[in-house]
Amino acid sequence: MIRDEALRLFAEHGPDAVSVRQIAAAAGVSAALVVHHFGSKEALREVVDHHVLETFDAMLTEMTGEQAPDLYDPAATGSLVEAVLRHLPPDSPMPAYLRRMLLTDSEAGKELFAKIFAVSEGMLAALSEAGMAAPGADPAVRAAFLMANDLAVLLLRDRLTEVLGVDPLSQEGMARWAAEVLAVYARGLSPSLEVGDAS
Amino acid sequence: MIRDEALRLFAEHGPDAVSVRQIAAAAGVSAALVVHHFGSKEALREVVDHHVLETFDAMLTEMTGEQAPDLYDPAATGSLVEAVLRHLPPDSPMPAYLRRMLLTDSEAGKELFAKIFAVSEGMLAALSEAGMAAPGADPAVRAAFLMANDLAVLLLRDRLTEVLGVDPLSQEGMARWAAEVLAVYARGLSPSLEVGDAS
DNA sequence: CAGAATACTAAACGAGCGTTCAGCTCCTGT
DNA sequence: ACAGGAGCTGAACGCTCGTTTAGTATTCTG
Repeated sequence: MIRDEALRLFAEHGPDAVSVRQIAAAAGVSAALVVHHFGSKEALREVVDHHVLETFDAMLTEMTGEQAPDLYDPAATGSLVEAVLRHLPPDSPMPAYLRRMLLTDSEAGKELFAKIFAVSEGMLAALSEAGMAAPGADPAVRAAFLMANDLAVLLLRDRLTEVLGVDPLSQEGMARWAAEVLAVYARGLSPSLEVGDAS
Repeated sequence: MIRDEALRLFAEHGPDAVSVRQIAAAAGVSAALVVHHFGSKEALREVVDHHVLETFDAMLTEMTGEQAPDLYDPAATGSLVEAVLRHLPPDSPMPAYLRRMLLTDSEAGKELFAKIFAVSEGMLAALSEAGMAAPGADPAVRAAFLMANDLAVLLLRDRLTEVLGVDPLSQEGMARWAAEVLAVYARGLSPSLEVGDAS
């Protein structure tokens, strides 16, 4: 499928660094056919964007059950990134493509981010209602903070792999990362179990 | 200066999206001179990378005094991003360029990230020695987590501005953001001041 | 003041880009 | 059987890119 090869190449190199001829070669067709089918390279990019967004939406609705407040589970940390990755084959181009969408100033990226933010807000609200977390003085910012922390692992994956010596999105990496995140979310950075003065 | 115009344009649009002719026009010279001066566009990019890295290093060494453990200060949060931004004019292209360096797979970006990670590790160690934080079960990962949280605001700045309605790197945005971050770092997400069971 | 280096430019080159075009299969409906 | 359209292609077009070249001012040096 032309679209899937485009998705793969776009995810790996970025749309601007991939030529129509490369996509055509990867899909085993001519460059002219790619354009004939989608109208233009830009239109193909929009089709891929839309496809990724749809797939993500499907995963999200499928996960809203499983994603329910088991925040303090060792397996499911309330990390959306972790949950999404578990639903994808290890060689899927989706994470890299989603990463690009989040970092690029496109309409689709904006939509994706807003969606994730809504999930984050919903999770915090549910957690709060269950008495497992406080919404904080500024719930929107707290939800954004939790979301940003979660996404950071995806955005900085390669860099973190370099300095930690382990891919934070691998099995082992996620376990180590989640342990620290949960510890901080449970007790903060405090050295003791007692919370000292905070004024 | 040609280099400064290149820095500005690279930061705004990314090196690949900026042509030598654009840089030349912005600097008020011919395209040929740009190449003659730096050898090639790629070499110019390396000069800019090096310049940014040097500037960042200078800021870092200047800040290591001021950056000392005043983590729980309302002004200086232990946020490196915040501290760097305070040392820069509001229209500086540096933050955007640093953001690109962190997100791109270049040697300079790798170096930059390693440097920031070292600072983060150092800060956590200092905080720990001062009894203000625990190094956690996995100090490297904890330092990486704190760093990632900090950087996320820079990486997702535009997106967060969209959903929050306020630039998280503006005066007001930083205050709101820092308040929540400090609250979580101090007490975790717990709804009460008492830490419940955590097993 | 001569002469060489330096700063700089306009013009052109070759390559790669997205896209267009004319035409070639090859399946389908009548 | 055979028109007709869909699927598909190689070649070409116009454009922009980074870079090269040949040459002109300008400035430094003896």
